[in-house]
Amino acid sequence: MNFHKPDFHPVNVHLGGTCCPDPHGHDRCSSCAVRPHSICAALDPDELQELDALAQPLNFTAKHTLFVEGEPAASLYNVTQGVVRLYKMLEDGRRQIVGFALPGDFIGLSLGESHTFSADTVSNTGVCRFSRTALQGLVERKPHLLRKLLEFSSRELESAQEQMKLLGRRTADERIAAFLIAMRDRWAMLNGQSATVPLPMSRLDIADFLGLTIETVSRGFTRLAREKKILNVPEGVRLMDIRSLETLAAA
Amino acid sequence: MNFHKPDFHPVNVHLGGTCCPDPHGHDRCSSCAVRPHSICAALDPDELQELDALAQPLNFTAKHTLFVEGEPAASLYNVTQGVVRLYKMLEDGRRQIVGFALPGDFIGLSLGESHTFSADTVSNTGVCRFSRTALQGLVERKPHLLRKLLEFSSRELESAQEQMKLLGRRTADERIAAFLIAMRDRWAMLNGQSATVPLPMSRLDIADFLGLTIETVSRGFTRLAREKKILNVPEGVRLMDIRSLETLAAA
DNA sequence: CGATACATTGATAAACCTCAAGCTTCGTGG
DNA sequence: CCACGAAGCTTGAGGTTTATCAATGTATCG
Repeated sequence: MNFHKPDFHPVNVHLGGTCCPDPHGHDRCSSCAVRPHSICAALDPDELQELDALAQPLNFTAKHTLFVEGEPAASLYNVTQGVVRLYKMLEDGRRQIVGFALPGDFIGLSLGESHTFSADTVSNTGVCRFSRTALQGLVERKPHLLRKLLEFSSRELESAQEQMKLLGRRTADERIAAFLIAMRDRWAMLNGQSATVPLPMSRLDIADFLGLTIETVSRGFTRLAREKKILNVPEGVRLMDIRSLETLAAA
Repeated sequence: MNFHKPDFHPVNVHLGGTCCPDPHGHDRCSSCAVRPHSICAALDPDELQELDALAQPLNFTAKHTLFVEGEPAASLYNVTQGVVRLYKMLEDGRRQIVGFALPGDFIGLSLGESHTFSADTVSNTGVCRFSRTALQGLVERKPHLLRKLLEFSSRELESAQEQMKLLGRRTADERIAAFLIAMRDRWAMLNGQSATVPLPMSRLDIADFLGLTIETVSRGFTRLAREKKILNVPEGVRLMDIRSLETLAAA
């Protein structure tokens, strides 16, 4: 029924990873590389320094669990580097990845009491950790931050609904094409336009994001490569026939 | 490829429906039946009167299009009665329903420039219409409303992610059971606990919500009825074996 | 009472999943 | 430096679920 060994889907264990506090001073936020893409872009300089005091920069190796669905949401995270997968499990081990958090993405902006999904790192990852209550305090004092949070939350909602369309109504090939195009666009926002799309996540991750099996994803990549629409490169994929990929992915 | 005649999925036409302004005075909001369940529960009496001035109560018959994906979002809606389906279309006519809005639900809380999905009434429906700009003005003056909007948006996001899990990883029978349980819970919030679940939407609507075909949904209902887990009643379904339905639907 | 929309049922086909084997890649240690 | 093993990826054969096509049934409304 489509799950590949429960122990591939860590739920309560911290698989790996270490966390080492960043050595820098009180001005880290203002020099943060992902600030323009993150929620922090909404802050003016003095607010940024307030946030700086709350931010705890951390680094994790791959496969480190940040938090698990159902846990009290003590901390929220802003990804500064690497990729984090966000997922929900069914009781029998089936997994649905609900999103990949890239640099600049904020995890847990609902400010809810407990986490509604699990999160762990896909690759080596840098994050800024915030205490939920401290952040709530800041938001209390600066209600205009809520405008920005709502904006981000709405964008997330819109992309979740896009994904519902993909999962409910698209074929396997369409899903893969749509995934590649979407990843290209997201990396383009961060690194600038490029036909080479980094794919740090495994085929299994992609499968669990697209509602497919690893074999179907693999066959899809193979077919796209055979048709010269993509080219497999070390850490990702190069989009060769963007036109036809976009047609496949088309809304 | 799973679509049932494009003309069953109106995109740009207003299929039916009329809108007749409500005759009442300036105090409609405070006596609104769905206020406790809606965004308006966050308002104190004077704010409520301010909102009252902005609210335009309307009634529509079934199959009336409120707005279409991509249109500028001139108006937002609070459902007071009936059911509205929210959906996205693929170019070739495939449709994915991303949600059903029930009384108390607010449609379009993202405050974005244009609609990211289409909306039309499933049954006779009452709504409160708000001008987006007017509402933005109110929110500007009362930033604490943003807290409530964010709360609602986060809840929507969580349920969208739940639906992603359903669409990506559940079998047809599990989807149907989960749908019935979820609808029971939503009606329970409004009308109180009951094993009889109103289903004003068609089988096709349910299919397009669950990522299935109408035939698969129909067979699912028939099987559940044969196994005495549900009983088909005029405008909906009666849940007979809630235990086993919940097991089927289980996370 | 007929027409129309909606729902059910059946037969068949296709897409995708499952199971199983082989292949790559990469890191480790002899 | 090469051999080995582990993890991840690909490929193949066959099975299951769900979609598709088609026909029939049922309710509603003029």
